[in-house]
Order: sequence, then C-alpha cells, then structure tokens
Amino acid sequence: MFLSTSHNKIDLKCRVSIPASFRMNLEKLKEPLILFKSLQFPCIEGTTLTRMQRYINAIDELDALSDDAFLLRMMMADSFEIKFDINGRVVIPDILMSFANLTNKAVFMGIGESFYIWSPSEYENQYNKSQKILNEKGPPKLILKKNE
Amino acid sequence: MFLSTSHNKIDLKCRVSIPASFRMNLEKLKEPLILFKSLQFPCIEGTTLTRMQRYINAIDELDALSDDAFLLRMMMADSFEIKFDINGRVVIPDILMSFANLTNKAVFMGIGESFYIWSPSEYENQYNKSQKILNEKGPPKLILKKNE
DNA sequence: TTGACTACCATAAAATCCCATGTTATCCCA
DNA sequence: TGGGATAACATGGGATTTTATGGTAGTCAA
Repeated sequence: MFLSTSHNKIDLKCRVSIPASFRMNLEKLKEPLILFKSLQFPCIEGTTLTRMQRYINAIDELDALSDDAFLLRMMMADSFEIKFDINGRVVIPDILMSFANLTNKAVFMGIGESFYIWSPSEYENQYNKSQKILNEKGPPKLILKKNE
Repeated sequence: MFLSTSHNKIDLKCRVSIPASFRMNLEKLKEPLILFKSLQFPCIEGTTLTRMQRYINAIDELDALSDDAFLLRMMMADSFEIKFDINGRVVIPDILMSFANLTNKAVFMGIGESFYIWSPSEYENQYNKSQKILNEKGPPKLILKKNE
C-alpha cells in the first residue's frame, strides 16, 4: 500500500527519488511502476502495471467508439512505464512535468492503491480545500467493509 | 504493453524509428509487428500478429455476407507484416502513408494492446477532442471506482 | 542498366548507469 | 537513556550506452 506524504527534490535531469516505502511496496509486489496524468487533478498518478492492465482490458469491453473508450486510450498514451536507477530515482517524462506544473520540488502523497505527485503549490491548494470542506461539512461518513 | 507518446521523423524513404519501448515490448513477446488501417480513425494501427488474428477471428463470427464483414475484410486486406532494420526502423507502406496523411512526421501513441501512428495535425485534433470530452463529461466511471 | 529496396555504417543527442557524498534515520551498547 | 556507530536514504555529477536519424553500398528484378 502507498501511504504517507513526503517532499522530494527534482534535479535538473528531472530525476526524483521515489519515497523508500513506495519503492519497497512495489518491490514486494514485484510490480513495475506506471506514471500517468491524473484524469481528475493537475497531478501525476503512480500505480502498478497490473492496475493499469485493468484499464486496458476494460477498453476492449467498451464500445470502441464510445467516449469512455476514447478517454481511456488517451490515458494510455500519457502513461509511462518507469525504471528506477540504482538509488531508487526515476526520471519524470517532460509531458508529465509540464502537466503537473513540476519544476524543482515534488510532493508524494500515498492514497492506498496508488499515489499522487503534486507540485508544492498545487498540493497546498488541495490540502487547504480539504480542510475547508472538513470545517464546513464535518468529517465524511465512512462505512467499512470486511476484507474478503 | 504499448504506452506513452512520441514524435519521430519520417525520412524520404518512408523510414521511421519505432519507439524503443514499443520494440522491446514486441521482442519480449517474440511477436512480429503488424501495421494496418485503423477502423475508427484516419491513422495507422500497429499491433502483434496474435492480436491481429483475434480481429480476423472476430470477422469470421459475423454474417459472412453482411456489409460489415465486407468492409472489415477490405480494411484487413491493407495489413502488413513489417520488418525492422538493424536500428529499429521500419518502412511504412505507401498505402498506409496516404491513408493516414503522413509526410515527414509521425506521432506514436501507445494505447495498451496496440498503438496508433498519426500525422501531427490529426493527433492534435484527437487530443483536443479528448480534452473537450474530459471537461464536459468528466473521467470514465471506471476510473472513479478504484477497486472491483 | 536503372530503379527500388534492403542491409549496414556513422554520428549527435538523449537517456541511463554508476560512483561519490552529505544528511537523516536506526541500531546497539554502555 | 544517551550518544556514538552504522545503515539507509536522498541528491549531485560524470561516464557510458542507447536511440534516433542521415547516409552509403550492395542486391535483386524489371
């Protein structure tokens, strides 16, 4: 699982250390890392290849001409299988750098099955927004399911 | 799996480099590359021989005398098994060059099980269209429910 | 013999690998 | 419990390899 938040530096070659705990999670699962444009936020989403495979399989099951299939294909086009260097760093592709407005700092935010990479300023926006909702509407109602 | 997008040059002999990651995917699968006319868009589709076989089988399931089967067969007739040169380039057949309106630039767009080759201008059209759908309709339902 | 096609060589730019180093976290023993 | 030793982590820089792409020579067929 991807959990916790950390702030890492992006160097001039667009390299950034993936937090060790995220790396260990991937290693344990023996999964390659996929980075892609979030469809909901101006940030990068990271996940496992297996999880991405689920979206790809879904494409074949949808009507090929449907909007959903079209969007999913575009999502694949902006997805990258990412390799680690020996120190646990990755290179963030240009397309993703500019999509998420990244320059020299990245905020890694684990959300369970995947994680987000934000620019510091955009992360702050989202964080403040969540605090505001919390203050105005109170905590969300959550119903827990048992594990299978 | 074919992922990511890249822009490569087509030279006077209609040679173009297939992105290294696509090549490696084919090598790993030990699959030859097939190029053919997309059934949905004015672009070339590239895929493995095995997947092409699945298309052909799907056609056989249709009423053999139907218009659909007729059209699909005509499209499939313009399919080519493509060989790489030692540097990972292929020659794009004339028929496909003109079908996709290709001249001196090609955009390779990985969509999972296969990939598209667009002319730059047509690629831009499709990209803009996807942004419009995303803005108007939001992301596919599939993306929002993260787990099965 | 010409023209088209293929196989191979050359090169610049870009991506990748690997070593070095400072910093933070963890461990272990007094 | 404190503090030094050790390991893990994040980051910088340079060497090496890969990739994309231009060009040339060889081959086959009309």
